[in-house]
Amino acid sequence: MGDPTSIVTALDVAGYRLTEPRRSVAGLIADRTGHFTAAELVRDARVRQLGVGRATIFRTLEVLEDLGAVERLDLPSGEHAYVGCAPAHHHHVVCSRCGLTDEIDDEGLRAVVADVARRTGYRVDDHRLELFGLCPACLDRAATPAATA
Amino acid sequence: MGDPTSIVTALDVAGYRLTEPRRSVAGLIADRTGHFTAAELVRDARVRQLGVGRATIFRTLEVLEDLGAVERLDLPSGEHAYVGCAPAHHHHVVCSRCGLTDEIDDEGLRAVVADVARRTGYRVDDHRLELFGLCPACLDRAATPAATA
DNA sequence: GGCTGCGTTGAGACTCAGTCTCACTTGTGC
DNA sequence: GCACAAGTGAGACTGAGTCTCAACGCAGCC
Repeated sequence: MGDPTSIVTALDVAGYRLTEPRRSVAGLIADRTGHFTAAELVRDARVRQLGVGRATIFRTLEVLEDLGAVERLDLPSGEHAYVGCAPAHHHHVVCSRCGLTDEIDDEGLRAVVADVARRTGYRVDDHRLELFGLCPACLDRAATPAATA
Repeated sequence: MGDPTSIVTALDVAGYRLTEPRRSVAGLIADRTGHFTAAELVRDARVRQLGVGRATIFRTLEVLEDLGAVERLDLPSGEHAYVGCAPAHHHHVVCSRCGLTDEIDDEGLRAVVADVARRTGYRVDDHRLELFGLCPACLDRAATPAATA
C-alpha cells in the first residue's frame, strides 16, 4: 500500500499513543502489497533489525484490526492472514498465487444476506465473504506458455 | 444431525477402510447439532472412553473434509470449527449464541461472485461465505424478558 | 477360516501461532 | 522537567495441529 501515514493517523485519531514500535509496524504493513501473516511481520521486523518484539506486533495488529485499518482473512489453507485496508465494511478477493488482494464493496451481498435472513429466520448480525482466485497479472502470466514453467 | 451412516457410507464409497475409530468419530459428529471444534471431539472421545487418539480425530476430520462430509468454518473468534453437512457446495449461517448452523445454497451468491470477477478482473475459483447471528430459537429467548438473565 | 499386505492407529514428541505476565521504558499532558 | 499511565520486550506458557513410528486390524485372497 506504500503509505504508513493512514495507519498512524488512525491510531492517533483513536487516542492511541504514537510510539516508535507502532510506527515501525505501520511501516512494515505499508510495505506489503498483498496479505501477510503476523509471523511474516515478526520475521520482517527481525530482518530489518527494528527491535520490535513479537508480542508488540500481535498487540498492534489487534489494535489495528479493531480500528479497521487491517482486516483478518482466513486463507483456504487455514492460515490467518491480514491485509491493510480502508476502515469501511467490505470484503476481499485474494490471489492464490501472488497474494495480492482487492477490496470489494458490500453492495450486491446485502440482498443475499437479507434473503438468507428471511428464509432461515436467523437475525444476521455479521458476515464474512472471501473470494480466492487469480489476479489479472497472474492470469496473464498463466496464459503466456513460456511462463508456465 | 443424528445419523452417522451417511458419513460411514461416504468413507466406504470413497474407498476408505471402515475402521472402528472412524465409526466412533462419525458417531460423535452425528451427535452434534451445531458446529464443533476438533478439540471438542477429542474431549468427547475421552469422556465416552472410545479409545480414539487425538491424531486419529484430526486425520478423520481431514478425510471427511476432503469428502465434503464435514465443512470447516472460521468463527469470528478466529477458532476453527467444523459442521457435519451434505457434500454439495453451500454456505453456513451460524448462531453465535448456541452454535446451531443452517446450510444456505449458493444461488444468490453466484451473481455477486460473477459481478466481482467482472469488475476486478480476477478469475474467482473459490469463495467462502459465512453468516453469523442469532437463530430463531435464540431470538425468541432473547425477546422473552425472563430469559435474558 | 487363516494368511498377508498395507492402510490405519495411538502415543507422544514436536512445532508454531498466539497469549500472558512482569519489570522496565517512553509518550504525553501538565 | 516531571509524573504517570500506556506501551514495550523477553520469555514462559498454552493449545491447536503435525509428524513419526512401531503395532494393529481390515479386507481381499486363497
